[in-house]
Amino acid sequence: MSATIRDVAQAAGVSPATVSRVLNGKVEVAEELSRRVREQVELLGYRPNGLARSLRMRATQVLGVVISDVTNPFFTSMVRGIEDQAQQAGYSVVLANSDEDLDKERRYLEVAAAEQMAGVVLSPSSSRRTDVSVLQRHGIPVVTVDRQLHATPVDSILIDNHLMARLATEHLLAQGCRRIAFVSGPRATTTGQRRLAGYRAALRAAGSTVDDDLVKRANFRVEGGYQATLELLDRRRRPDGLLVSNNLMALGALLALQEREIDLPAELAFASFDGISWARALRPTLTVVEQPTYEIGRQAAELLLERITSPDGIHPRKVVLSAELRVGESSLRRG
Amino acid sequence: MSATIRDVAQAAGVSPATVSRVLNGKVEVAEELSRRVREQVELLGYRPNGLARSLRMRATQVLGVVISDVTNPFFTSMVRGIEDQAQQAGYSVVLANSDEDLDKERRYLEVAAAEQMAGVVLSPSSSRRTDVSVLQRHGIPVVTVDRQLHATPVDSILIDNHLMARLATEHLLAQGCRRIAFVSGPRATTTGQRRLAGYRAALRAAGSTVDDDLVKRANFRVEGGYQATLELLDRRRRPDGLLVSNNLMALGALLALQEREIDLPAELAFASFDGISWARALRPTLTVVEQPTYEIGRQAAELLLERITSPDGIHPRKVVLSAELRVGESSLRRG
DNA sequence: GTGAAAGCGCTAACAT
DNA sequence: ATGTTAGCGCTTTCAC
Repeated sequence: MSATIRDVAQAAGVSPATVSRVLNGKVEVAEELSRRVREQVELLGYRPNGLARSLRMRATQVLGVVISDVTNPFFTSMVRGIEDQAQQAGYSVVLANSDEDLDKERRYLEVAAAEQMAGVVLSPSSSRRTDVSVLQRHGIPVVTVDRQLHATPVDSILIDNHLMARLATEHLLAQGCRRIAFVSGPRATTTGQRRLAGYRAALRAAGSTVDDDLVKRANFRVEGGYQATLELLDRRRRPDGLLVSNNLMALGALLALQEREIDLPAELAFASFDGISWARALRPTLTVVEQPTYEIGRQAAELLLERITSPDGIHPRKVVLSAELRVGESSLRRG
Repeated sequence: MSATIRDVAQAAGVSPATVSRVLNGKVEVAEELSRRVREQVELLGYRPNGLARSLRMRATQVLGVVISDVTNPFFTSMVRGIEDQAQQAGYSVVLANSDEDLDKERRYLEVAAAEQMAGVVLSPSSSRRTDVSVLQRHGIPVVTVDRQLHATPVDSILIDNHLMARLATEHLLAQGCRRIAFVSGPRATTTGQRRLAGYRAALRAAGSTVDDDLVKRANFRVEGGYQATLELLDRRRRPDGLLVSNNLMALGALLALQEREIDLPAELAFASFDGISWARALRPTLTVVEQPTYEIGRQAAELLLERITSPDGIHPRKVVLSAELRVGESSLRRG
């Protein structure tokens, strides 16, 4: 069908080995031969067969990305960062959806191992029960993003979730909120854990009592945020502040607030983690903890590629990027 | 590292070919040998090397899915359908984002060809300018979903966009709307074209004049729908009905309507194509043209797998699935 | 610096 | 029905 390395070699009057050397540029090849090879590559439209290459090299040029929700802009923006960095290094990127489901996650990690992917970027469904040993047995490096693994030491890129939750809560307190409710993520994720802890820390530090009736857990999805918020609003004494721990749940929360016709920020000051690009269109503008999602992805890929090219087990790195509390109208009380 | 087919063969006391035959089940193998082979496969934890298999078979077990927006639930639900069907047949699925960008799309189609993917599900960015010849040259079958290609005859799965747009428009007319605005998709896509045509046909059939001032084109994204709707609302005479031709733009439209404090359905009757799962939470409930997205994906994969296994060029099929106009409160005028 | 040859793990054609 | 053999397209020793 299409041209192989032999065809190019023959046409250029050299051996396949030489063509390979020219194309991979690791070894010096005489100027003249090199020129002839490139000429024929162009002429024949030769494209190396990645499969054969990978079979021989015992590793593909593919990075796997296993995330919990492809429909979440937070993750897709991250994926862009990964893609860009990977492409530069000649790798391609394959996406898989774990749906916060340990079974699905395990299956995809097995696929990654079976397909001999060069590395995996993972946003683990559970800090304790996600199992990356399949990959480690095959010598496939892993980097976690957004979340961490408890027992297993692997590279990770994330923000200081505890700090940012504390800052957001402190901001709401400073706006005069006395009863700040919190919509938390799944208990199993480190983001769920750390953000809740940060919220509590801020309340304690301010001398407020931490009222567990004001905390609801949900699943990081729109419906979850919607339900949780409705329940919080129906508490005997209504909260006057609300912090939501991800973007999709924040959207759900806004729907619930709208349904109950609650005025932001007058009746309730609102803040959440992670923006959504089009949310800028909303009025009031939203107060959000903004993560450098693209950069998280880019650095994850960078770290992963480093591990791939030099697997000499350096100590696992944990990279903490800085996030930003962007204050909008939804939490700002005049006066 | 991990066990190969030779290891299994040796352990079971048979030849590699026999192991292959047992595993692929195309040829009869004696009960006894088959048992021994399976036993050793289990024991050694043998996993076939897909790379080697693909290299030998001259085709991977991977389907490519090239869509314009991974963040759109419409497409992701479709991808689920594709994945489920593909997995049943032992294929895995790789996603790529074309962003409605012809260049990106072309690059991904080239990747699909270079990686020798078994087939491609494509939602073409442009009915005329999208070029699938790269795939055809490599004998890789293509199925388009949601949209069609003009010149190139390939299989396609979609709904009757003209009909559904007409029905939705007729519904708005029946609710007493006299000035129905339309937010259309990109001119280059068949969905953009057909839905607009259906809208116009309904107006003409009702004896209404078609006022091009009431039609805005946008890019199928939230921002686009938001901008387009704002402009439509600022027309000298405000529309009293609005049909939006996809889900994300509908979300943008709703934001715009909210910003202008327009009451649905009293001041304006609202309908759109494609639901969003969490939109059920919205009040008023929305009137939508609901597509069988999962089924579109499933059938696309089914058709593709058929082409892959028997490439004897039967005439390209066009499968038209039925959609449904689900009437909600957003367009229902009492009395 | 370059070519010949071996082999990555698998399947298919050919023998038996 | 099963085994032997060759080869998919590439990289990489090993000679020269």
